[in-house]
Amino acid sequence: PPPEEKTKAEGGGGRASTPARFGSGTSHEQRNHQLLTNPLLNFKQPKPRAEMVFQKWSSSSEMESCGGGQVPEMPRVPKSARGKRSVRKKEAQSPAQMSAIDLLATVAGKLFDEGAGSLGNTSAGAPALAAFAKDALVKQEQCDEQMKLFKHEATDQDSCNESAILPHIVLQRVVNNARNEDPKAKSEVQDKESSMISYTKAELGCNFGVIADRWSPESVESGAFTGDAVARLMMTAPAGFHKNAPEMYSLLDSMDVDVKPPPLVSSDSTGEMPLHGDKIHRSTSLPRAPKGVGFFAVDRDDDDDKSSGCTHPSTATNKDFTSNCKAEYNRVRKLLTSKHRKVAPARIHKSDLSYSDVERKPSFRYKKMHTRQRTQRSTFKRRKLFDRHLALASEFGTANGKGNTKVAGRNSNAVSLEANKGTNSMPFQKSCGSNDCHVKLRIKSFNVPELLVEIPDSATVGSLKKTVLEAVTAILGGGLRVGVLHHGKKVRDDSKTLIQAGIGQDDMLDNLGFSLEPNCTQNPQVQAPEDVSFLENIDTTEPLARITPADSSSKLGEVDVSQELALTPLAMNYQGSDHDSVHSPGAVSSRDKDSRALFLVPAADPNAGAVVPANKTKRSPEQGHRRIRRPFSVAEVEALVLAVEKLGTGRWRDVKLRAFDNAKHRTYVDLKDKWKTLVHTASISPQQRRGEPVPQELLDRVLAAQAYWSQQQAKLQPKTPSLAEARLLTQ
DNA sequence: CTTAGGG
DNA sequence: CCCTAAG
Repeated sequence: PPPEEKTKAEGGGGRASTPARFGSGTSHEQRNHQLLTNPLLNFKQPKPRAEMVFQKWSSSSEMESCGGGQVPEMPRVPKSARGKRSVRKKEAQSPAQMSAIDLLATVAGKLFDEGAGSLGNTSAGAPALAAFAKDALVKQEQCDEQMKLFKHEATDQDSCNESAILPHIVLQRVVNNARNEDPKAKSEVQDKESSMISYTKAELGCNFGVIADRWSPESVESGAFTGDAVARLMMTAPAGFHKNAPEMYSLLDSMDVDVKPPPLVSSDSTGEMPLHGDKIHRSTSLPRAPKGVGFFAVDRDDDDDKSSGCTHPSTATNKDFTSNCKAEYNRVRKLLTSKHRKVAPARIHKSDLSYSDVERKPSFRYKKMHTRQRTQRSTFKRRKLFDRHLALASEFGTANGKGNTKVAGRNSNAVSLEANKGTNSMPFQKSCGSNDCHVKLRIKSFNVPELLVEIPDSATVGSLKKTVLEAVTAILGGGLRVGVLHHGKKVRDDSKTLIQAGIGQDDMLDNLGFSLEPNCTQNPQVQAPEDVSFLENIDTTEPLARITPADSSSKLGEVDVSQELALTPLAMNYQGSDHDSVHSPGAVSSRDKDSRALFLVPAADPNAGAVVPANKTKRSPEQGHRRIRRPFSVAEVEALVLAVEKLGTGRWRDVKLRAFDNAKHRTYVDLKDKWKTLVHTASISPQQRRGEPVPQELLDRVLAAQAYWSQQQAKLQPKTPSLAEARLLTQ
């Protein structure tokens, strides 16, 4: 458990580069000394001393053996990684988040449907779309069903043809799903969809490479998720594939078709939720990261969607579909094209031209951030946006009482990937223009890793929504990553080309899959005990496990019903099984550099706001919506206290990294603020305190730490010697 | 981007 | 939590 060292190093030369940290002897030493002498550490913490020593030791050893020297530290990214890590996060997370949103939308939609709809329990396997759409997701079975669906989806070749990439847009109709099943249907669909398809082709063009590039093995492996578990999932998927293809569609369609589209989902089509946009801002790729290069900001322009959308009427049921499909296409296109951009920024795809202006600005912004390598900013911003969206979403809702419904949604994480082969219904298309062969892929939807929601029947729909939102948000907070599975195996080598990986071959569709993985950066098992403040995982585990929206809901005035939401991020499930990823050298390293390739960000595009008249939403999409309130849990407080005891009160970023690295929704500013409130709380009478009571013990520690570090700070600060200080004081 | 504080 | 000035 080398926390200190690490942090210190980070603080010191960390920013610059790895080497620097070792070099900076002075501050380093000082730090250690400080630590050693830190009473708080010594007294309150059992091992502080040892730890510190160890740290020192480790640092030296580290120099000697850069490799596995300090096993304990391994879990954490090397100090040097700071920059790296940030980069990684930016890259990786973004995509993840995007999916997360989508997922959220999807899940929410499902939940809503369920909630609003009948609790019907149509068989999971029911092929009928309509049927599925309505009942599909009710009850605990939901999880299982989803799993099934996803599995199928993942493996479904046929379905792939038409798939949409994002969940929210799940709406896309499956054009070819029928292909194998019903010739008529197929043809019919095709006709309807043909225009769309063509559009797709044109727009998407051939750029699969980009995606592949970003979705590297690392992402798969690095995540807690990665691992065999995923692979297994994927593998299993194929089995039912053909048979169940319809299910997928039904699922998808349900959203579209549903008269009352789930708010979240509908938002897409309606434009209430600007999450997905027609416009995607693509930032230029990172300087050197082939993998995580793509950042996307998506602006959704409802107007655009409507007007531009897919030309063909599609089915009567689909208004949404049209708009959605467009959005999807655009998105895809963007993603795909991003590669080009990366290679040759100057070059702009025909399709991209329209967006060029919009896109570019954002790009710069992101670029800058990337350069910085600090993860937080972008994350936060994104998060903010997401939250906002979520919040909006949560607003819909009518009161509904149902029996105590327990909804468990789970998805295997597997994402179906679809490729289009030209107009044919071929899922996979490989178009070799001149030099490059491009593969067109379409991801129908991403499912939410796992979502467990428990809510009293007395709760209102609004509360349900809120709950779901919270749950999803929690997941989002952890971040998501995308993994690529080929033939049921995780593709770990990001550097491999699609061709090398065998992706893009004829079999591709069958065997290509994407998975969403909770972004559990830190693997507890690997982490050093010290460093493993539970908080690191807290976000993914604990919070998810139990979220009590009461607070937020009450604030919003939605419902005060006691709601409990239980989320179990896949991470938890997979962490255990996914050892290999963790242990494998590649995996370890990958963790830092893991690429989360795709990442869509609801762009904070001014235009978006104006252009995107949230149809239904009363409120105009103001840019910055207040983030949802997430009261600190006792566990979080404890982690915070622990971290502050060690790091002091002036290094919030380090505190963040140390104890809340996995809690994407906790910024260092949040932590600082929380500390502030904690100090205040500790100084007031228990009767005056509100919210979840914080153990007095913790509060005491807060005061102690505060006092200690204040003093420490005072010591260091005084440029003006004690004399001056004294003078000031006296005066 | 981080810190530090006020709101 | 938000917003911002400073660094």
